[in-house]
Amino acid sequence: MAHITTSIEYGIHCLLWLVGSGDRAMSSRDLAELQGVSPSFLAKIFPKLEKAGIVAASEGVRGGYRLARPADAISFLDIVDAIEGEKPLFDCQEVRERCALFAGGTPAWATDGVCAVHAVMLQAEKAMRDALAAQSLQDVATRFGRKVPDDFFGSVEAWVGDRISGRTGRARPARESPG
Amino acid sequence: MAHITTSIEYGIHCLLWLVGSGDRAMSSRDLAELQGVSPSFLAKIFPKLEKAGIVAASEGVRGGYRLARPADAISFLDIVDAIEGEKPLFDCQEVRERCALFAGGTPAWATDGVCAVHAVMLQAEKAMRDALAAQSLQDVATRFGRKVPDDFFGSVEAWVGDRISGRTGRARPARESPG
DNA sequence: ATAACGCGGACTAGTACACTCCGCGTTTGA
DNA sequence: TCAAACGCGGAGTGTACTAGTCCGCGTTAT
Repeated sequence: MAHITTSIEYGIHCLLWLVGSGDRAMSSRDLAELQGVSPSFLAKIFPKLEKAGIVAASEGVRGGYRLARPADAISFLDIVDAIEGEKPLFDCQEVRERCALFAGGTPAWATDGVCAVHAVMLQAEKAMRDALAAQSLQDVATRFGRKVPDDFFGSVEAWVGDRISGRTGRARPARESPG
Repeated sequence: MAHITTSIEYGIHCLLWLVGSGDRAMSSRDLAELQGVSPSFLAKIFPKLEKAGIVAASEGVRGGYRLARPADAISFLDIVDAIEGEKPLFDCQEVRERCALFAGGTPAWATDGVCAVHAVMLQAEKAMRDALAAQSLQDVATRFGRKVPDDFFGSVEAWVGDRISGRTGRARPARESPG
C-alpha cells in the first residue's frame, strides 16, 4: 500500500486529459469511462481539485470540468496536496519527552527545537515535495504527446464529441436506442 | 497518519540509545521503559532489525541487543527498509492500459516503458530515499550529544546498571520488595 | 419537464497500523 | 536444578483510512 493514493493517480490522469482540451468542459463520468475507472469514485475526487483552484466546474447538462489555469502552472505537488490534504510523511510522537530519567518534569534542553529524528524526516519529506513541485502537468503531457501516433488526439476528440452529441440527441440517434 | 510509521520512530530512538553503549546488550524491555513506550510493541520491532543485520541479539537472562555494526554505517534508510520492508511510495494501477479507445487490445506504444505518472512518483521516492540514506545513526547521535548536559550519559549508565543488577539481585534488594 | 451535470453526505468492505497476549527455547544465577 | 529474564513468533484486537457505492439535492441546457 502506498502513501500516494490511487485517488491522486486517477486525478492526475484525468487532468492530463484536460490539458489541451481547451475551453470544452469534460464531465467526470466521461473522463471515467474514457479511462476505464469508477465514475462514482472520480466524482469524489474532482470537488477537491476544484476547491484547490486546479479545475473550474460548470454545472448543468453540458457541464463538466476544465483546467482553472495553464498546465505549466499546475505542479504534481499541487495535485497531491489538493487531494490528500498536506498529510505529513511522519507524525512525531515526541518520544524524547517521555524518558524515564525525566521523572516528573522534562527539562527544557530536551524539548528545545525540533526532535532530531523528526528533523531528518522533515528533510526527507521536503526532498520528496521538491521533486513533486518540479514536475508540471504540462511537462508530463508534453512527454506523453511525443509517444502517441499522429491521429490519437483526433480520435479522442471524436470519441468525446460523439458521446456528448449522442447523449443530447444531436447525432447518432440509432445506437443504444431504448426498447 | 503517516507513511513512516511509529514503529520506525520507536526503532530509531532505541538504536540511538544503543549508540555508544558499547558491548553491553540492552533488553527491549529496558529500552521501552527508559523511553516510556510499550514493551510488547518494541518486542515486535527488534526481530526485524536483527534480520536486517542492524542489531545483534544475545539470548538468555542477561541478553539483549547491541548494534551489529558501527553507527556511522547504519543509515536511516536502512532502518526504514528493515522495519517497513521497502514498500513503494506509489502503487501504479496502469490506468494507461484501460483507455476506452483501446477497445480489445492496448497498442504497444501505450505500454512502452514506465507510465509517465509513475516515473514522476519514482523520482520523488528516490529523492526521499536519498535524503534518508544521507543521514546515519552516528550523525544524529552526535547532534543529540551536543545538546545534553555533561552528566546525562552518566545518569543513563547508572539507570541501566541499576535495573540490571536490581533484577538479578546483586544490589538494591530493598525497594519494591513483594508484600 | 426531463435528463445530464456537479455537489455532498452516508454507507460498506478490505486492509494496515498500533498494540496485546501467550507459549516456546535459551541462558544465567540463586 | 529450577525459576526468572531473555529473544522469538504466532494469534489475536481495536481503530482508522482507503477504495468504492448509493442516494438525494440544486442547477442548467434541450
